[in-house]
Amino acid sequence: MPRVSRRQSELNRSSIKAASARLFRERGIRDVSVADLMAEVGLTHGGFYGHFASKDVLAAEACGFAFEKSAEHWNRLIDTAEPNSDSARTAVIERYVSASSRNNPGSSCPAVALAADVSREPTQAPIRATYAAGIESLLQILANMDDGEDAGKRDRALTDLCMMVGALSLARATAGRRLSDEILAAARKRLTQ
Amino acid sequence: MPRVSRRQSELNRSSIKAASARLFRERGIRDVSVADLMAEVGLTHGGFYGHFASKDVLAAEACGFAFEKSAEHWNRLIDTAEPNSDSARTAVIERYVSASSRNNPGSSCPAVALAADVSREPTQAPIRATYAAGIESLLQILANMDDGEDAGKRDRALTDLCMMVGALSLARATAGRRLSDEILAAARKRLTQ
DNA sequence: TGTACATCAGTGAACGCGCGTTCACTGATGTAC
DNA sequence: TGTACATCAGTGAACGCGCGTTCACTGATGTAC
Repeated sequence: MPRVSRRQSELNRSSIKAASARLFRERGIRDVSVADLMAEVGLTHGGFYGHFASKDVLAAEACGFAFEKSAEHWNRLIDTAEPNSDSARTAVIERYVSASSRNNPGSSCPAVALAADVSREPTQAPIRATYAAGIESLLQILANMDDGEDAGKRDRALTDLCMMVGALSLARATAGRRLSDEILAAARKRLTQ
Repeated sequence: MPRVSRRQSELNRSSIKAASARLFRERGIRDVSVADLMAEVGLTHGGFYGHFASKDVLAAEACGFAFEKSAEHWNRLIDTAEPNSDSARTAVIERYVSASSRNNPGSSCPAVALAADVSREPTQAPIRATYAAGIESLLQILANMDDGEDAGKRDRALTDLCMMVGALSLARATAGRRLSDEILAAARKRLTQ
């Protein structure tokens, strides 16, 4: 039943983006076809190009969307935490470096889930700029939760994020083994000690 | 010119494995075809199945091979370093968390380059066991370089590896920007301070 | 408010292409005498 | 050491399949009167 309303068409575009943000994180960009994506939102593949110029263009938009949602999620945790920076930081880290995050890549941090895909894109690919901007937004949030002196805030945010990303990345690749939980526990302890 | 000598055939098998260990790290397993691999060593695609039962089987072997080479590389750095654990550890970290490692995924740590590919394999896939064993071998080397008390060695090895892997992973995804170098510098400083 | 018609969101067949894997074949290697 | 032949490493066409993208078409939506 072609020709839906303009409003519905906008909703469809949003649904495609949201579905791709989830599926790309779960399976990797290359392993999700345009047909898969469209089927996910109840449409057929041909209509895709009415919404996006190409799969690459969608990938960049989906990456940005995933980082936005991640930042919103962090900010929600921070708002809910006890009103001091340290417990907010702990809340974010314990949520990030967890079995739940490991087991649900589709709704967790794109910095981890898309790192390899983005690394293999050419330097000028739009998704690279979106990814880097997303990393900066997370670093900003981390730096804002830091009670230490200004001089070291940037470096602490950088190294915290490295530890968080490394832990989640390794925990996923070793999932199903004791080692995976060990990695998460050690990183969590080190980050919040 | 078919039917090469038995010795040559063994050399060909080794070459295929070595080429795939490099190409899989550079481009990802799915983005290197069997034909690509065989062409890389000067053969045609049909002969592949005389050496390996499937591409998946090769991927697992190549993963193991890459971890072996990585561990050998670490041990060589350790042997060359000043005869104390701390400078050996610094040598390994400075080599690992470097622009050179970032720019040469094909010859650097498979823990980073293959993490996403392995994460997306089913739990029973052979490459998962190989990957986990490779991680353990690197953790062992890190723990052996630790001068602290035994109790914390395992945890320090785990968190060091998380930081190293996270830094290299993020540096690759942000390559070409100032942020990428900033990530490497901050992680290197934190790990060796 | 009701009618006539232009617009255009979505459909599904088709495009050229590359994939992993199989298989009949070739001819140099390896072996039995 | 020399000959006859069996073996089997590598070749390249072919398999069925799925990919990203295009495009003629459909029919409900949106609009002009």
